[in-house]
Amino acid sequence: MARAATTSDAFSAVAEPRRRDILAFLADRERPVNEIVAALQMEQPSVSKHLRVLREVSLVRMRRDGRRKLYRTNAAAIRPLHAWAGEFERFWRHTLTRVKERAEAKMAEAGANPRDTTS
Amino acid sequence: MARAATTSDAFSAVAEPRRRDILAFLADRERPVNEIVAALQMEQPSVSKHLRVLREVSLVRMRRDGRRKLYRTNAAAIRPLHAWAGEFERFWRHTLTRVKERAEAKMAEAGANPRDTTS
DNA sequence: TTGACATATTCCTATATGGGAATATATTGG
DNA sequence: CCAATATATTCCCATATAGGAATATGTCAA
Repeated sequence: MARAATTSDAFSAVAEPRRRDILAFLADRERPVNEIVAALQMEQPSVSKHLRVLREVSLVRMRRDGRRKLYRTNAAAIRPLHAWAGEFERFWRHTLTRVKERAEAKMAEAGANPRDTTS
Repeated sequence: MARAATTSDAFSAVAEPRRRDILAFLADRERPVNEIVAALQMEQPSVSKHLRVLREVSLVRMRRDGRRKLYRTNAAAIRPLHAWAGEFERFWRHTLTRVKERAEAKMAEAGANPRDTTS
């Protein structure tokens, strides 16, 4: 089987950089399609296609306004993604703690290079 | 052009559900490949392939241990993802505030037309 | 209705998978 | 070196794009 459909969930939908750009652009206010096209310098059909994907996973909502369609983010849909990533927070702390300890150990050694070769 | 390579960044890498499963399994401690295979009931080659992708975007680190290879998460790499999603937090608050306000407004109106074409 | 404006959809194609099967590589013990 | 164990890689293939081009659909104004 091939890759999971981008329309399957928020994770797949935001994997596409252009869609993250669109979400960021819509973050502060709702916008008509043509503004997205102009702001992000994308082809209109391309924007419409991305918006469709975003809509299918509920990352954006749309309402008509005359001939235009105003899109806005549905931030709540990003929540699962944020929550998932957040579960790793306590491991970051562990990591940061270790990094800090290593840094201090180096400081103690004197004149250490800040490069961290941890692969 | 086709979809972005899954090896391009953390966003693409975690778009695959199986890889999220692996990350979650590795979250609390490092593990050899065969444990991942057993725990997640995946084919060994499949696990190795997913681990390769995760490694290429630095989401996991690996060290040899005799014949085995122990993998562990590099939670710091998940940070950009978490940070990105986190930028929407304040909009969630706005959204939640607006929802609350609308709800209260409706309460006040009492039995208003429930039609909300918002989609 | 007609024309203009705003979006959406369809068609086509190159590309990047992800899974299965088979095989290669690496490491340890005898 | 040989066998056994542990992982990684290669090959093949069905599939799902994402972008470009052309076209369809929808809405408003005169």
